Amino acid sequence: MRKRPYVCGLDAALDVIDGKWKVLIIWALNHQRCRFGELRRLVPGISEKVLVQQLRELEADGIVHREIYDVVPPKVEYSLTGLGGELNTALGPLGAWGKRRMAVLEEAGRHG
Amino acid sequence: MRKRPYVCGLDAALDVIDGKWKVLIIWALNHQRCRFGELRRLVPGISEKVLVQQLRELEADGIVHREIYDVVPPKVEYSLTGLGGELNTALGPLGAWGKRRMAVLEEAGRHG
DNA sequence: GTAAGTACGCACTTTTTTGTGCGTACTTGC
DNA sequence: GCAAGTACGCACAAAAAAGTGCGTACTTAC
Repeated sequence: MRKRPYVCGLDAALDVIDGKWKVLIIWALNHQRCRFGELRRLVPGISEKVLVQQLRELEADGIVHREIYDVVPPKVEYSLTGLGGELNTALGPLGAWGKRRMAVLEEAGRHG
Repeated sequence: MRKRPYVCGLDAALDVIDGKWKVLIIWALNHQRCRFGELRRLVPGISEKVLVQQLRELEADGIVHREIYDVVPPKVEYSLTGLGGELNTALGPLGAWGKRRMAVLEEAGRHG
């Protein structure tokens, strides 16, 4: 979407992940579909502007589904698509690697 | 190193990956240990400043090993550490996911 | 009637990241 | 003697990303 053509699959994957908060958003949506306001509370520290922005990008990339209910006050629900779920799964090993690294860092921190 | 504390393992992993060229560097080093100049040629488009910078960060994070030979002209060789190799492996599923996405995009491009 | 919540949009600033162009001290090849 | 290669360092510029503050049109709660 932003930097095509990609040189490899990893490149293509990292492009949709790119953004300070995207993995947190994906992670939150993997647990539950939710509304804009809920999501903002689930991702503490994010600004509304950036949340909208990153949701739009994730939607354009087919990771997130946006459902609008024509009611007042407005209601919109976000959820992961199938592709989004697969992405989340593909991130698993990376998360496990990072967890081991965190443990190592913590050990080093205790002795340093 | 840069944004600790991490909220989860994925956060910790993405932090060491963070940088426009880091995965390309890791990928190149996974195939062969190489010198600075070689690496620059293997990663076309990167500036020398940024290559040095990202190598230093990867070294500080324990992903890359830097070996200096005290000869003239200077010779330095970069290679992946064990941790770096594991990281590369952990990136596998993500790369596979991205590859599928690329195929889908290409299909869509042909019809759009 | 006033504040708060709904899901954003828009203009602007700040921060972060990346790129550009130059210099080093030395050797080899022409 | 002059260019090119070695592996960088440094000052600065450009670009990209994120954050800030304010406004919308409407409703419910107090």
